[in-house]
Order: sequence, then structure tokens, then C-alpha cells
Amino acid sequence: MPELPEVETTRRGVIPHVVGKTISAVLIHEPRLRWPVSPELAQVVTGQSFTEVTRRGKYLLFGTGTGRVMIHLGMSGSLRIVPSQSNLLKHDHVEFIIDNDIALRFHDPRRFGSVFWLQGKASHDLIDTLGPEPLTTEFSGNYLFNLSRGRRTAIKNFIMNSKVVVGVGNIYANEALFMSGINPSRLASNISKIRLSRLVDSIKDVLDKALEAGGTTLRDFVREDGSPGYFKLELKVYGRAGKPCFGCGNILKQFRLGNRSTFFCSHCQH
DNA sequence: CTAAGGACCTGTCGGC
DNA sequence: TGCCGACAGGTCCTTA
Repeated sequence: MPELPEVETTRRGVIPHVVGKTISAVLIHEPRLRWPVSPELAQVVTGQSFTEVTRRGKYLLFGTGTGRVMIHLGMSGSLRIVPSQSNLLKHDHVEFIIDNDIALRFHDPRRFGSVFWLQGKASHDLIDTLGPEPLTTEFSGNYLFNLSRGRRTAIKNFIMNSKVVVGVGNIYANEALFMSGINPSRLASNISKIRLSRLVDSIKDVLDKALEAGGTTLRDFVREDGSPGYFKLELKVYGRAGKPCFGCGNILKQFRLGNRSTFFCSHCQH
């Protein structure tokens, strides 16, 4: 479910509620996530406090004095802040009780998410091999051009590869390719530097706008009704198969690419 | 090394 | 109304 903007919005949303406060307890209600949650997590983290919440790709990192809690939301995960006495919902798998008052709850119906404890300054293979953040200058037209030479894979798959760049999920991959007029199936190796620069700009653009939209929904972050409070930008192609292209009026098409739903305009994207 | 496809899960929706 | 298959915003692992 969450794309990068949702993860970042979550990060900003939880910070004021958890940073600098005492973690009274850690309750693991269901350890069977994508990888099993270690019982060590509860033992080590209880009694500490979160000093910061950072993000690498779609991984959230909650720092304590002695290490970090690393959380990925997978497809269907969310974090919510609720009063600690409020009823657990189905699929509330892990919770951090803060100041004996509120709870930070990890909710994830499909259990594709994960929660790890990283001791001390330890990193993790899952974040060590990630490509650059999309909203930094490191992710540039030159970078994408150089990396893509000789890569005989569809450009959509290429930009969704977290070793190439992090944080480009299926929705925004579709949107950015539409914005830059590139056919999702085109081989990465076959696209000019100019067009890849345009693609990079589009990725930054669409993520920026989604982030802005997330910011406006921040005040709704704390809620108890079980809805994660995610948001959806007005999307130009994603989910619009059979509807007219906003650019030319032709009917938008849908097909599967790399096992993911792909939407595009055959007139505007080449 | 790269590229493609399966795998992991539950919930929801559309069609019959 | 009930059942069944298709599909869902991620990404790792295995295989070729």
C-alpha cells in the first residue's frame, strides 16, 4: 500500500508523539511477518526512548540509545498513534507503549511488512544495497543514463528496482512515465539522456506533489477508526484503464509488466 | 553479473 | 446471498 510519500508522511506524523518519550513496553502480538519478529526486540527496547525517526527508502528507522528499530510497511502496513487502552484491531501485530499513555501500533493485514532490531550501529543487508533517494541530487539524469546503458529491461521495471533508485512504487512509476511521455515497455538501454532526464524530473515532481498532499492530511494522522489515513493524488493514468487520456483523449490501456498492473497512453507515450 | 517469475499473505470486488 | 477467481500501493529469493 504505502508508497514513499506515505512512508515519509508516517515518519513526520509519528515523530512528535514518540521522540523523547519513554517506551514503557513493546508487545509482539503476531511475530509472523515477512520475517519473524525477534522477541529480542521487546527485551532490548523496553525502557529506552526513541531519539529520532529517520527513513531510508521505504524503511523507517527508530533510533534509541543502543540501536534502531527498522520497520517496513510492505503492501498493507500502517503505523498509528492511539490511546494505549484502545482496543486492538485485527492485524495490529506489534505495538510500542509510549509513556504508559499512547501506543504506536503496527497494523498489517497481509503481513508483508517487517520489524527488525538493529543492535548498536549495525546496518542490515536490506538497506545496505539500496540505490539513491529519489529526491536528492544524486538521483539525476546523468546517473540514470549511465546506469541504464546496456540494461535490457523495461524502463518501468528499471525505475522500480530499489538498487537503481528507492521509493518508486507501481503507482508513481506509471504516473512518472506518463508525465515524461515514455512507454513503460521501452528498454532502459534504448532511451536518450534527454528523455531520462525528463523522467527523473517527473519522478521528483510526482513524489514532491504527493508529499505535499500528505502534509495537508497530517492533522488526520492520529485516528482510532482503523483507517491508516493515506491519501491519493489525482492520478493521470493509474487505475484509469478504458478512460480518456487527459492529454489527447485516447483511451488509456492496461497490461501486466513484470507482474504489475501497468497503465499508459499509446498515443502520448513512446 | 542481469532478468524474469514465483513466493509470501489477507481482504475486496465483480461475475455467475 | 454465496462461492470463486482475479487482483491489490512491495520486494526478496530462486532460477536461468
